[in-house]
Amino acid sequence: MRVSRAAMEQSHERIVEGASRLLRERGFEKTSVADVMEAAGLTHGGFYRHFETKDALLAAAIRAAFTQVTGPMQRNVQERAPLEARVAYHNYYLSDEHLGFAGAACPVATLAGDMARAGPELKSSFGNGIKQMLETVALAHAGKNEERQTAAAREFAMLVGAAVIARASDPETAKRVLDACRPLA
Amino acid sequence: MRVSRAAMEQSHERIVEGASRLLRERGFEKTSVADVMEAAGLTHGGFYRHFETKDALLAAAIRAAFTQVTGPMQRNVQERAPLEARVAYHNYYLSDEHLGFAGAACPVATLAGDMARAGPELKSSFGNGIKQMLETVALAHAGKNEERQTAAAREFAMLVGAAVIARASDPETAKRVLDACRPLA
DNA sequence: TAACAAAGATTACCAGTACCATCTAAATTG
DNA sequence: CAATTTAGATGGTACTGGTAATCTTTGTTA
Repeated sequence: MRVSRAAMEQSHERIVEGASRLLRERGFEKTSVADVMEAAGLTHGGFYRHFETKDALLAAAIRAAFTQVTGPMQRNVQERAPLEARVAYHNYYLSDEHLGFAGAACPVATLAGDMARAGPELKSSFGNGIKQMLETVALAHAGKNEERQTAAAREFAMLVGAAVIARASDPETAKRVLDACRPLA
Repeated sequence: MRVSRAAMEQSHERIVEGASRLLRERGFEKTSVADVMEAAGLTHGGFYRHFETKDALLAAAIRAAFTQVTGPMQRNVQERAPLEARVAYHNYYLSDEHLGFAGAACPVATLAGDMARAGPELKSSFGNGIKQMLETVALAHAGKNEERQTAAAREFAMLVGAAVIARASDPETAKRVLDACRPLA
């Protein structure tokens, strides 16, 4: 049953969108093509009209996840003073709101572990996202270019580490680490 | 073919040891019972004489991984002045030697992502390991108790984040982040 | 409007995996 | 040393997941 070009593009978008959410919620191996298609309201058989392979979908899903996250960050930086913007994303990154909804969270905090074991296509897709992320974070830091980038990398690393540890621990340990990381350096 | 009690205990140890290595190399879902048993020089059928379920093995493997890593850290702290010890594990954590051999690396850097999606048995096992880790790191920090723990948590978070990001990125980005995180705070 | 193209459904295939029943040979134990 | 126990091997079951062939229906286009 063929659908209109517009409907097809909407399907495509729903597939990528759903994949990007499920991927962050369930991780790499637990996200099946069938689940993604069902989430998009389709059956798994039609999948290969949209993507050559599962990895191709995941690469697209990762790109979508990064732009979904860096978009608001860039707006944040444009609308506020640098220090305020920095405080805002710093606190957001460690918040329950961010960590509680893995499906909408930063892909670095939710997927980086899986990426270490992924193939080159996904790794390159993810590497670009990380670069984009580091640049965005650096926008909220002051000083000379190199200093800004170094400070941004250190801060982002701490945020990612705290998020990763918090999501992997019992609530008390999670709170301890998150509280410790909340003050700016 | 029954084996002696001693041989059986050696088998058990080889199974846990191999699981703890494979787990860190391949991650959660890609570590099959059959692979673990083959690595131990056994066939997959015999597995259930040693463990009730795959999760029980993984919990044991996680405990083994944590003690394998915290052991040397504690010795390190006893043999050197606190600041030296801190510099030593800090640099080691970000080194190629550490990051290149996932099978022997810190389980937080290699497995935390998977743990966020794991069942309660594994999560509790992992949570204990993280506590143990944080306490060990705090040994190399100075000041009042609370300050030491806070500083240790921040430092460890940054190390974990840097390691996770490095393992998920292309070499240049990895180097950038690792270099940025190398100086002590 | 007729011919065509193609999105999505249906069904199937094959590989991998956790788990289990059963068999066996050797180690314990009385 | 006979009786019993059991670690490990063999083989099998049930299920899941990626991929592909084929069919159906409908949008597109000449």
